[in-house]
Amino acid sequence: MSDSARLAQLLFPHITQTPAQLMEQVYPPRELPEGAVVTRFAPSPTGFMHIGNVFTSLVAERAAHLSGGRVILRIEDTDKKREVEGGAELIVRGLSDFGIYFDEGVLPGGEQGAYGPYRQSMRAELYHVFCKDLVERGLAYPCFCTEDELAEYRARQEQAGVTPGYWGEYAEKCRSRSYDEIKALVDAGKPYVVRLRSPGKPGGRVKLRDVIRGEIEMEENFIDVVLLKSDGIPTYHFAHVVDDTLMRVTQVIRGEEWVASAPIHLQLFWLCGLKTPKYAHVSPLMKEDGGAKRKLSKRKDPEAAVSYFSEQGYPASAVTEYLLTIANSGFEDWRRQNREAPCSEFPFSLKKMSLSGALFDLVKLQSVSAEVISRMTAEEVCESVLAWAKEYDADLYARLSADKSFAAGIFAIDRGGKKPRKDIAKWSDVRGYASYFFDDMLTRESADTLPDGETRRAILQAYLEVLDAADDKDTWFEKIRGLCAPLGFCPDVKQYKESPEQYRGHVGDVSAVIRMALTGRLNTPDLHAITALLGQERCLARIKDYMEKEC
RNA sequence: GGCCCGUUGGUCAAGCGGCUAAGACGCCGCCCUUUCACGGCGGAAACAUGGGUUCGAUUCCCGUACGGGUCACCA
Repeated sequence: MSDSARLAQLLFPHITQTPAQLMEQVYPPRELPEGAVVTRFAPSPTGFMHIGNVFTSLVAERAAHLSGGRVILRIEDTDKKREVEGGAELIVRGLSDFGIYFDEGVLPGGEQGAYGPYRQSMRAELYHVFCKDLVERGLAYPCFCTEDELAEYRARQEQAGVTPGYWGEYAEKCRSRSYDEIKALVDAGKPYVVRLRSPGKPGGRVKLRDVIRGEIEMEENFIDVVLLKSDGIPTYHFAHVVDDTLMRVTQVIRGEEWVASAPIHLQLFWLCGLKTPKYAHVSPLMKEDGGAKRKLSKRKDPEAAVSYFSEQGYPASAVTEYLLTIANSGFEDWRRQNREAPCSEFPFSLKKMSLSGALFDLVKLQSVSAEVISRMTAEEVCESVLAWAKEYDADLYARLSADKSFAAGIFAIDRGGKKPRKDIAKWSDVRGYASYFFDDMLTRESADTLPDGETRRAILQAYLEVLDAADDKDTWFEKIRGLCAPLGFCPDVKQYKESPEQYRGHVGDVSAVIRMALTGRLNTPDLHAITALLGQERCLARIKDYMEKEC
């Protein structure tokens, strides 16, 4: 038995399987149609859901499903220091709230799929199988260096101006230990990590063919990176190689921050004798900050957290739709041509993704969201508002649910037709949008564009005599027009424009006064509908109140 | 600092050797309109920079500047 075989046995006495056995017997190739792609989203359960997570997972989901393949949700919980209780559930639920559905992995209903377990903390043995193989072949070794020693090396390397890390002469100490030496250390209970014995050389080159970014040439890895931490749990690098191999992932879609470590991954695949998946590195979402661009930051930017969007009440579909416009610029054109089609029909393409990080633009999101909401039916809007308010605005919820048909009436105004309004971009806008429907929330904004008090009084006095909230729209309109002539206003805007000097104003000015009396605003949806919804008594009361206080 | 990547209007972006350099958001104006919207039309607004290559560069190459990423027993 060779030294390395004895070493492998010493380090992993409990492992009996080989990588090949695992791959043939436990995790065989998937049976999928030609061209189908398997992707995955692999977050770490830190208890914080970044909007960038939604973006990357959306991209992975689209790429897989458009090809007829599958997406996996895997939890990367190999760092207990960062892990937060319930963090995984938060992500799983968050993603499903955004309508991003996974085929297997950690799903809302629990784990599902034949290639699990899907939490890395449950996969220790699998990593050990591959690691043992590497040790056996002399490609990995235990390292007993302490943090202090490592820090010292780093200091020396920095001083010398050479690449920091465990390599070359700095790696000699543990690289060259004999079996007996190691055995003594292990028996003495000394903690160790397992490191890769990298065959790379400084100056060596590797090429990465990235689906989004094209060919990238980089320096090859020559660092003896850690494969297994001292607690026996793998680092990201090693877990990535083992998991994506075993789960039969064909395309690794991940953040751009991983490009730099791709040489490590490529080398690991190669040394393990495995086929490398395709890589697609997605650019991060950026934020404008004092004229400069930077990554959206969880600390500085409230909109980095997905909770921000639910709190504000952006429909999840609006957020994903906006994200899609960032992902593929062709989306907007497609949307204009396919107003009602579900996003899933959009021919998303990884290749068309932008290389530079896009600024996350809340103003644009508002516009997209207003568009999305304008396409909803009154019932959908009403339900969504209610669901949102129940969680985030108890007062509004109480008001709306106290009289559901009244609430439904509010959202039915100017909605559902060919020209829906777009003045609700998020559910938190609703309180401001609908406040005047409630007597105790009615306030009147100041308006110096209205006729003088005396005129306003005359208009309202006349309107009071004919007002009937039950009128149909044409009758209502004719009554408004009827108010005009006796008071010196023109009942027809076109006519007014021909000779404005003959009038004190036009029918629009008259209705502005009525609108102000009824709603306290200059800007509201269809006045007739509002009048009807408010009802005779309330309309009369509001007009009288206005005449008393403001005329 | 080393290694990668990027740079078209305020923002997202088409473009892939020859164009008056699309479109969307935002902004401004006009039209439509009972108000408010919606919609329509129009406007201001861009190829970071210096060298090449070429008959011709936004497009190809090199340098510079600026921006981003990364250099852990974190992912």
